[in-house]
Amino acid sequence: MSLRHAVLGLLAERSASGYDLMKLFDVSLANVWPATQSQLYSELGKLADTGLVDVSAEGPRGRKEYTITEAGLAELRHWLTDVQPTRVVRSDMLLRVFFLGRLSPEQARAYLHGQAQLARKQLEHIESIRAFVESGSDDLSVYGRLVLDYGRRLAESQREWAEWAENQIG
Amino acid sequence: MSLRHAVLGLLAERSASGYDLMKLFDVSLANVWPATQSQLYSELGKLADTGLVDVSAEGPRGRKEYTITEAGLAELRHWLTDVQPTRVVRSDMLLRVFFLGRLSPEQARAYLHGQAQLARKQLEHIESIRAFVESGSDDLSVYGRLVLDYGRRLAESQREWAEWAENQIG
DNA sequence: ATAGTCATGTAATGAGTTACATGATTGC
DNA sequence: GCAATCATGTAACTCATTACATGACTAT
Repeated sequence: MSLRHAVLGLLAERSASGYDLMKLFDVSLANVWPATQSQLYSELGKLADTGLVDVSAEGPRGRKEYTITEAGLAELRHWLTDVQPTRVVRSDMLLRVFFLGRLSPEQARAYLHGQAQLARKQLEHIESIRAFVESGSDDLSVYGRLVLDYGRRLAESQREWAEWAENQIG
Repeated sequence: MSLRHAVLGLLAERSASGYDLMKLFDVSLANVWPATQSQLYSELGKLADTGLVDVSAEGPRGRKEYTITEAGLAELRHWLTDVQPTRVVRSDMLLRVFFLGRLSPEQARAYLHGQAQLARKQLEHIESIRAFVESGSDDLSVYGRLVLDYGRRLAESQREWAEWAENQIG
């Protein structure tokens, strides 16, 4: 049920339409909590039904601007402070590792080599957007940079692991 | 569609019933690909329908032992070598970080402090099962240890990050 | 005019969770 | 006899993905 809170979190910064939120998602939350357009719209509908957001304005082309309500803010705060994060790590990359014994050692090494390379690419990418996001002093940017740094560290240790693991096979 | 391959991967080691697989899951794959009992049973049904596994024996209490077929092995190998892992990282722990600006600095620091502590607990836990899994020379154990080491590194960099991030707030 | 962007929605399907239901067999 | 474990399944629901459908406005 985290999409709901992702939406509330963004609307807490500023009011927005579904369309606006979609674009915001793509440049911020998408890396930690992907969502599709249809999910967003239906979630907004549900949030409005339960009174956590209001339609605060209607614009051209049927545009609806949503604003978070007091109840919505309370729910967001509750989620932030009282609800324990549930770390469900689902990784088909690691799942494959369990079964590398089905392949030849060369193939297994190739797989891990590929993962190391992917991690390097990921690192490059993160470094490249880093400069881009260096400015921005609003909350979302400030804390977004913490998240970005998590990503950097993750990619780095993934690279190290894959390189190490490749050498473990033989 | 990875649950399917998780099941195929386990059945490639040895034939087993749904019940057996469930227990195997809990001690091996559960950390990278959790699954519930009902998911497992229905997946086994679908796999049997599509001929990727066979019911090779029936035992007491309606027990059905499943065995992977040639087609199943081919599908597993195909998935291992030709299908790119899709890294969908969904983390409500990181999602919360984006919105820490909604809280007081003290609360935000407390959140990150809690995450650091959790990572330490996780590390301890991993170290404790490490000794336990040190033996075992079958493929699943050998490669399972690679996965375990990934978990160790992950927990470690998570701890470092959380400690760092805590100090970034102020 | 027409291409591009703004803007919202529905339908179908698959994946995952929780809870319930049922009963056989084994070991003490 | 009884508790524990073995063993399979169904139902209801939520969450997520993909594809489709529709149309208004804006800038050139």
